[in-house]
Amino acid sequence: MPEGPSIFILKELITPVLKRKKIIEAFGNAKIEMHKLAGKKIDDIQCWGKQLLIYTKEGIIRIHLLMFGSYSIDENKKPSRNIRLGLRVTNHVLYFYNCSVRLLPRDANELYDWQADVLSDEWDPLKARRKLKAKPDTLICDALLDQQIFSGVGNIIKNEVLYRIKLQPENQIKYIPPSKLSAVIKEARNYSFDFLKWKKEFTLKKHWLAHTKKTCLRCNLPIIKKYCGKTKRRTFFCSGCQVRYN
DNA sequence: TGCCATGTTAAACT
DNA sequence: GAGTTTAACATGGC
Repeated sequence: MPEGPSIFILKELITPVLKRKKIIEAFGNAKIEMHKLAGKKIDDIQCWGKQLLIYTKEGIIRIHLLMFGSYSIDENKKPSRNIRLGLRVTNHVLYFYNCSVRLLPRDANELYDWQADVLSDEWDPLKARRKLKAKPDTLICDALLDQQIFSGVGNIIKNEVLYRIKLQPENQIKYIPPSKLSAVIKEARNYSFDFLKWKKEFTLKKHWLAHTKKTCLRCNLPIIKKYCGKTKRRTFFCSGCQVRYN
């Protein structure tokens, strides 16, 4: 579920449900001060990478679905699962499950670098490049998962981006030619929008070219599965066409 | 059926 | 104190 584009979809879904509505009741087992939220108006809903941000005068409700988080809008009956956070507004109720919930001070908004969000209008590829250059020894597979550089990019996007641009995941940034580094940055955003489109169509998985695949469609050689980098996440790459420079 | 995973944090180590 | 490893979360898909 939860790479950046999935949270973007979540934001789009709940904005008409919640925006400018008063919270009638906030409940659930999240360790936040629920009573502070009742009666407060929801001013806006945003997402930054994989985080969903619900703005109220009292503070920002920050929800991160982590690996297994889920949500429902206007679920028919009271669910058997534990509700981490429930928000009731006029005519609607929203449930979040198995996620991280925090109530941040309103000025926490200033901590978010919107230019790092690959789906944001404010995305700044030159800034991403500067951040990459500052970490010359980092492997590109780790850098793509760095939310301070590519907020919203997750493991699937990482694998697909590197496959598309034919770059081996274990290249250190300092050995990657400038044009290839530009391609990483460009494709991180570009593929994220493809992910968003396919996720909306429920066709994401069928468009995977490297992630969980066994054979490269370009050169018919085996796709390697390896737990790469400091992040040790599942990495799929073609043993033939994805170039290693160092 | 059992294993594994689209993620992050914090505690427990060295 | 630094960097690294582990545990925790807890569900659905294959």
